[in-house]
Amino acid sequence: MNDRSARRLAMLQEALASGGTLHLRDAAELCGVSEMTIRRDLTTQPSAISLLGGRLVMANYPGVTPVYDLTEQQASHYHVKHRLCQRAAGFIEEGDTLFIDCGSTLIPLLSQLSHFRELTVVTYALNVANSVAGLPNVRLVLLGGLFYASSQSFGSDNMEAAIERLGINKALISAAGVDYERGVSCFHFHEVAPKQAAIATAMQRFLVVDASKFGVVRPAYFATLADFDVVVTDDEQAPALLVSGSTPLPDISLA
Amino acid sequence: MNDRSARRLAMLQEALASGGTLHLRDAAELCGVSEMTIRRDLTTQPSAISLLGGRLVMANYPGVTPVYDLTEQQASHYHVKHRLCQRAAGFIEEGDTLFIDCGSTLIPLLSQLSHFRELTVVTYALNVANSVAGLPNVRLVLLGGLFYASSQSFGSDNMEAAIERLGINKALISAAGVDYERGVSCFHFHEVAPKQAAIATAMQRFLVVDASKFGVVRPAYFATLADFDVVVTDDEQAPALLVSGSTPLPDISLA
DNA sequence: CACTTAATGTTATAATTTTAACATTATCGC
DNA sequence: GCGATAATGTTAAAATTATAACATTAAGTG
Repeated sequence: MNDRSARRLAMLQEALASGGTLHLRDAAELCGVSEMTIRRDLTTQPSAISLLGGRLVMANYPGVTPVYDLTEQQASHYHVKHRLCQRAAGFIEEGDTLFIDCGSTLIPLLSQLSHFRELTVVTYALNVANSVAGLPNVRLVLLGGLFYASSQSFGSDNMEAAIERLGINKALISAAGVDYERGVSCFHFHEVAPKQAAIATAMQRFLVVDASKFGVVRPAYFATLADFDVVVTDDEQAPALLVSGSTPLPDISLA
Repeated sequence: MNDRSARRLAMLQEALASGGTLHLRDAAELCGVSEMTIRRDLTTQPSAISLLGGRLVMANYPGVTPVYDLTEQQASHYHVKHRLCQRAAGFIEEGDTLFIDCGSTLIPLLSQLSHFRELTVVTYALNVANSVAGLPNVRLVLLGGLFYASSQSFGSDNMEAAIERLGINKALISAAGVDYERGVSCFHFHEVAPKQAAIATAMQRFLVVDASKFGVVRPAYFATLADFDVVVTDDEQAPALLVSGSTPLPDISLA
């Protein structure tokens, strides 16, 4: 509501931009006002900074996500994807070159990569890259291009070629929809090329999808179920339904 | 030190992966142990999670940076780079296609990009991409490749070609060393190609360096001072020293 | 310049978090 | 199964942070 208040906030935002935390005490001294004023600056108006136990922290990168409290329920919702990824991780071997698809499904997998001595991760997703960038045992290859915020991923016209150069061992693919007759689909068309290229070059292909994706159809088809070697899922009905087909169908790994 | 402890940490890391915070109380319930145990999990071993005023937060993306406390001094140290970037931002115009170099110098610039209606940012640095990925008015092009953690940037053998395709308007380049006789240098050799390509294709070239970089020589030379149109710096002696040469030299923009 | 209002500072109190010491329960090897 | 050790739980005291109410200072207006 105040000109000076806004300037103080900008000042603090600078200080925090590199990702540390600033004690309320120091923030007050830095701005030359009392702690109470900083407190009010932070509560009066919406800002990218939150106060957590006396320390100022930047509401999470990149700039938008506010620091909110997860409830126990919300947190436990990750268990499904976590279980899925635990199962998927069982297929990973020392020294593998993995293609990791975009989306939120495979994110839990990445925290399990630190147990290996040496791996290579190939991805076209920013969130995947971020989750892996800190691991010293993982060689990260990010396929760049134009950024699509909705899927946190990149797209470019030569991504197919780039992927085919890479000697990918195992492709871990996620999807927004899996239909037994029509095939596997996702939301965005720019995801089709990298997914297909990865499926084409990888030696083993894994489709990782939770139960909610079955019977769902999304705008962009990119594969049939027969393109995969293994489907990792928590849908107990999936195995029964899959048997019906006559073409060579993937194994089901139930998490 | 403990198998279960590690599993709990992984579990919590999952829950926090999307960027919220989790109250110690909820974390304890989620894991089915007491708050004290979670406390110990977090203090006994190094982890990406820190406890801030009773709430668990992910130590900042990407993965490595621990949540540390900035002192007042450290925080005010950002003012130098902030001033530099404020000056540099003055050269940016609506609709520009900017090449943003890797390193920490240009990061403060990115928070000033939200004032424009429409911009394109080209970069080969993960931290730059992260800072820009949330801005709805910025089109982001990330040049991918193999990730180099030390500089948070990517390198690949066809980066030159990729850059030259892009129609970059203004190149904002940072450096680790600037020597009046020997030229401009950085630490890592993989940075040379993208920097040179950007300098070659851009219509305007800006070198953004604080005073501490002058007179310093680093392993990899990538340009001479004459390659730049403008040098943005806070070194008051820079202008005087630059006049000495006879070749066409850049303007100095003093912040 | 007095008056009004907004902004900031101060203080005391309430709520919460942290720490430390000790009690209890599990785990492992023999 | 028993003893030793590690892991976890419980409790109370100490430290810190949050809140609210009121005092003070600064800014804006007729």
